[in-house]
Amino acid sequence: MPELPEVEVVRLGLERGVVGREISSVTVHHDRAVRRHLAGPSDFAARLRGRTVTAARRRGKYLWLGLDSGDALTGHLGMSGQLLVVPEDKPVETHLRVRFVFTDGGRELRFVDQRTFGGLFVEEGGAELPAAIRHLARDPLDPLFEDDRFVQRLRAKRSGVKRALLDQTLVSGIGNIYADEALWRARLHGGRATEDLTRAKARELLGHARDVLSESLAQGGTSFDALYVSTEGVSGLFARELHAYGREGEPCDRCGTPLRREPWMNRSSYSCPRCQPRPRHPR
DNA sequence: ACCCACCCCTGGGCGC
DNA sequence: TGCGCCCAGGGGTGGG
Repeated sequence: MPELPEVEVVRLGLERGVVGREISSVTVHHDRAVRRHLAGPSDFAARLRGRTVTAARRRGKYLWLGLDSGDALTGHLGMSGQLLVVPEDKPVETHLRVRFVFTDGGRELRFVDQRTFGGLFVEEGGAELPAAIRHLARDPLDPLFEDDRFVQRLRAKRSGVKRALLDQTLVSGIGNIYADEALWRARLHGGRATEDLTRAKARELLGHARDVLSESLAQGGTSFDALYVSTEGVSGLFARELHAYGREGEPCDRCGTPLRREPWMNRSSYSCPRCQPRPRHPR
């Protein structure tokens, strides 16, 4: 569920909560949480012990902490991951996966993840940009994101518009919620063919995606339940400002037509039947 | 090079 | 009350 705004809220919390601090010990409670670290959990912990966190960075939905060793502690929250900065005497969470203690004796960092789709790993020399996420495009809130290149690559695809928005190598940070919201704002059905969009329409869609991401970030992100929270355990407020996602049967905020839900790639898409007519041959 | 199906996982909600 | 099914879904991987 965490998409760009939710991950950025977590990054800001890490910047305030752990940058500049030295890690004294790391305990892995669930091996699956250290998934892409080939050398295993004990090596993972050893590479972090004694290291000072120098930066908290993000690209799309990936986060990483730069370390004074030049390595990067990289992670993805998956569906249900949380990075919490909490007092060390706080009772342990049911789904605690990894625990980071600091030499200053202050609040500790906990990776909590119910569904275990998330994971952490240490990449040697990855502090600037981990190689494992170099294939990701920049996200629409990145000052170096190239709008023209996005428009060009989108229109060169032979795919559906929603598929394209979720393609993290084209534009990163957008998931199912914000894709549906951007499409609603652009009055486009997600099954529209990418190559049929005009340059102007593609540019407009990108603008809506950027708007919805930054508006959500300003509200602390979208939370439907306790599964997405900031490092302080606080839920975001943007769910009440969604126009499409999760609103099947409710009236469209533009035209009043009841919104529909369509099965799509083993999940759901929400849209307005009137503002976002289905194309003859959906992609 | 690109596209897509498959698989990983848990718990809340709901029907019977 | 309890069981079993469905749903939430991002991304890596491998096949076409």
